[in-house]
Amino acid sequence: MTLKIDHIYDEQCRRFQDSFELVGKRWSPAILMAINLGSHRFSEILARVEGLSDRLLSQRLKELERNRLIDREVIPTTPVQIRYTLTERGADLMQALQPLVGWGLRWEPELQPMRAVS
Amino acid sequence: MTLKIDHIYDEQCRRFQDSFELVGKRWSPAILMAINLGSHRFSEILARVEGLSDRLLSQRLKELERNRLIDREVIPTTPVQIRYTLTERGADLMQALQPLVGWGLRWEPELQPMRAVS
DNA sequence: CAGAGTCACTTACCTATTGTAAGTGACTTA
DNA sequence: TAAGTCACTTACAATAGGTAAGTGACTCTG
Repeated sequence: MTLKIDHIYDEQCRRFQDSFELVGKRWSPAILMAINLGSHRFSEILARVEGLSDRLLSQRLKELERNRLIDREVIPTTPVQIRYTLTERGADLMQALQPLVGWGLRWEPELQPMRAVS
Repeated sequence: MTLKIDHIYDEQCRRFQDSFELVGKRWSPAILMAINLGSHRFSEILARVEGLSDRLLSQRLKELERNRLIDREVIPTTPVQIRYTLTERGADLMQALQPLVGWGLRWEPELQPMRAVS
């Protein structure tokens, strides 16, 4: 019995970890949020996400596309435009992450940077 | 007008990024989940989170404590026990992340590892 | 019509974070 | 006496991230 419960818990823990790692790499959630908020082009996303470099944006977009969270559409204008949009799966993820925005606002005063501390 | 809307969106994007980075470092969410599911001691957490090393657990616990997501209580038995529990803030975070568990289950078939791919 | 600029990226290089393995000190059990 | 547990540290190699410069196909400015 305890074994079974443990197994379920372990399973939940593992799946949660998987989900989080899929989308939790640095910059990925911010990029998805930027697209969700209407930035669909490379340079628009780059401008909206503070601190993000073009190298990492390029890398993250590839990963997100590979994981079917975003779609990449080439529009043959000159210069060529690339339009990134959320897949159904990606949009559903953004819905699932909305409560985190609320949490951030509720506990805002306690926010202190995690990185860049000795 | 457009400027104001953009500003709000940028703000939301930034705050979201901050929240996510606070808790989104590798292993942090899984550790919090493990504590939430009843693993309160160092070795229990280590056993439940698959792939986590003791070095990183130690480091993450310090960071999480510093950010007031968990409390650390020393119980002077022999050998000494250390009991980690979620703070109110940490517990609220786990609530906010529940929808992500649902998302993981809904889209489970599409899960493929993000790391360890060329 | 030469030079500068835009767009969506790459490549090169260096630093920071992570993974792996081994060690620590105060104890208990065989 | 030897081996084991607990909650960690330390040392070092591997991987990820940051910074800067380059690319090719265009357009726009003077």
